[in-house]
Amino acid sequence: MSRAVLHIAIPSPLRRRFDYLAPMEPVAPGSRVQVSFGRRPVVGIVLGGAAGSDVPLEKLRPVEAVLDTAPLLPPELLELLHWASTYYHHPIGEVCAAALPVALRQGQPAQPRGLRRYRLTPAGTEAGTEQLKRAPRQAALLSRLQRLGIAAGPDDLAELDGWPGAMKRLEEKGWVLAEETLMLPASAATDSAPPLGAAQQAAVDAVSAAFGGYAGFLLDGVTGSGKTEVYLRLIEQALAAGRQTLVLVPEIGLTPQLLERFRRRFPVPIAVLHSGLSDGERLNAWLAARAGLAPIVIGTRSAVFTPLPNLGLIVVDEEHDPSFKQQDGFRYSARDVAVVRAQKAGVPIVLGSATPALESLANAAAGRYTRLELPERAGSAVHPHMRLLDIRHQPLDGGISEPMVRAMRHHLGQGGQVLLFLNRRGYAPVLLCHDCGWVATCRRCDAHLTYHAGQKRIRCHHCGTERPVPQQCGGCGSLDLRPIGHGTERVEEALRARFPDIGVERIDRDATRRKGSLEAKLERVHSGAARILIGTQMLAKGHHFPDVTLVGVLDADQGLFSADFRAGERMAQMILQVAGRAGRAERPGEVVIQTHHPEHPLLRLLIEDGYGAFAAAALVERRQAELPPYSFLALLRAEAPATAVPQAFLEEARRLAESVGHGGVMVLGPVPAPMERRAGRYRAQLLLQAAGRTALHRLLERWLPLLEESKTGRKVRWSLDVDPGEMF
DNA sequence: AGCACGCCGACT
DNA sequence: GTCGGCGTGCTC
Repeated sequence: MSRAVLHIAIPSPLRRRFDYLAPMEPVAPGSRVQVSFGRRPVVGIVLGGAAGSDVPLEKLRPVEAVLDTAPLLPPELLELLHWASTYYHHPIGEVCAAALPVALRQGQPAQPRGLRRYRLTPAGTEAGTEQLKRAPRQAALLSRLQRLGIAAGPDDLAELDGWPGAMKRLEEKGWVLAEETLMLPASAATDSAPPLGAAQQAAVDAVSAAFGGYAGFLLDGVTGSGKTEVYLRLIEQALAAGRQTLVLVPEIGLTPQLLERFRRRFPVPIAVLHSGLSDGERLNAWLAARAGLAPIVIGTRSAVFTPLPNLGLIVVDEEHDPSFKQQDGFRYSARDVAVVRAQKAGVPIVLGSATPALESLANAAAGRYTRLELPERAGSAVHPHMRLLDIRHQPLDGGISEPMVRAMRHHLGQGGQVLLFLNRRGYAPVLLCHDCGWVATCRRCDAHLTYHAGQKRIRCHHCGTERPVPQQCGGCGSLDLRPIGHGTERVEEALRARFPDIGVERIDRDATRRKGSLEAKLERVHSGAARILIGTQMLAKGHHFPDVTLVGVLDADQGLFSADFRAGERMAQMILQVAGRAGRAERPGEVVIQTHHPEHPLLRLLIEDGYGAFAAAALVERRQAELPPYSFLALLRAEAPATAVPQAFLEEARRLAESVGHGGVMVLGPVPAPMERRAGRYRAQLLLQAAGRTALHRLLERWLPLLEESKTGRKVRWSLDVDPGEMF
């Protein structure tokens, strides 16, 4: 059969594929082609071929160049992308683009770029840092190279200030050899596998027995229960079978510590894919994965679309983490796509978490996943003791109550460290005029400006606008402007005043903006130079503080009464995640949670009976409210510079939904988004709620083409979010 | 989304 | 007289 026409995915928001005249030579699906689209050149992906087209032949334009001799995307990945495009009702062209590294999206050749790597010479391996007393950068670099034990690339050294200069010096000393290489480095593995506990062994056995076919597992274990060791054992087995493992981690979860643990364990190339890479680094890692040269591929959200010819196992760590859901453009859930990928590839998938998503717990309860529990902390331990602290009527100094201060003094007195958690950056969330009540607000958002004392600026945390702190009230000219409420900066100030003899470190996005400052802060905590930590959710991920014996949650109330039905679940996960940062086996920690609602039933359940009891009760509430996982949602969002336009579009969308017939699907709204104005745009949304997935998707299928034709639709920016994560 | 076409206001 | 404002339409 002749293939006169090629179906091509074009990177554009149009929910269609486009047909082009095929060149003489055969082109396999998954190859990139250069074509003209409208008046501009674009790179498209060949989806397939046909003898003819629905479009009149005279309208077809030719493929101008074939960019790949072998298909870039293998058939099984194309099928996954097609599934994702259908499920999320997102244009196939944008879905395909999301699967490619930028370099390939731009049409560059699918060939690795030489990367400079640095290897220690025998002299360099022997050299000691004492010879470099007056060259701290060289010393730091040398010890880093010695610790890594592999040819190091720029991504391994990024956090060392001024490393290129220091490297030049080390090369001149004959301690380092630079080399161009196309291969990912393999480390010399030095760690051996520690013995497994009974529960770990059972988990490993259960998954191993499923190798070679699809099976879903929910690995549920508290922090420190040894989930990572279970992953490592399973990866070891996949390696032995010559199969690749895909490991997905949350955005902040991909820490150098985690990577080093993998590298110390496995003497194989590891392809790392995360947002911090340069285009060239990403290209190389992606190509190595695709060529089967990287037996382990570890990455964040978009790594779920990496081609893996020998895939044998998928691991999703911290599967409940919201960062697996993309929040703009192609709004997919990498965890959910990973499950579908495992099904299609016929391999087991392990979803790990100390605080599983309610969806995953429901899936396990329904028998879709096998639940594996790691009940205790590895090496015998007691859970940290948690209690609620009623702060009604309590004076607060810098957001900290007297009983909290007493608890801190007690733990500090025993030689412990203290970690305080407050999910609010800045000095104070509101700047208020004491004389007339005026508050500093953002001109582009319905939001207060947060006062940042350090930089002497006020900032909008929603659009990034900032300006100097006003000296006078914008309403009455009074000079009596007062910060209201508490952010981490203000808590830090209060702590320094209260505990003048004890080192305090603040860890949040503001305090760690400079490269290397996070590492420096962590070092001061680990060395004991600082014994009180105050921080935002940055603290909750990845890092462990063995000497912390008291964790204080300063404000548990934010999550209790949010417009978002997932806020409570998030708060519970956050509290446990922070709690898990503390203590070690022989020194269990204490967790003290300040709240104005000590009687709140879900909060009490969490504290007294643990996450399992909390989740069970939260699931009952979800069922009663007919919310996920007991219903299926899709959210149509619209925004425009004027408030009436999105509303009008969504009203029309609602009428269209009614006209196509929405049997079994409730259409709720339109309503303004919880923060209607953001970055100068007015936002509104229409919610679809269905008891079954099929009814929802049947409606979406017939509804979206109508929305695309809508005239008002072109005056707004609209997008559809299937299985929305956050409701705003 | 881009990108062009097209038809009305204040500028050298 | 023109530069440019963004409404409207189209992309195989």
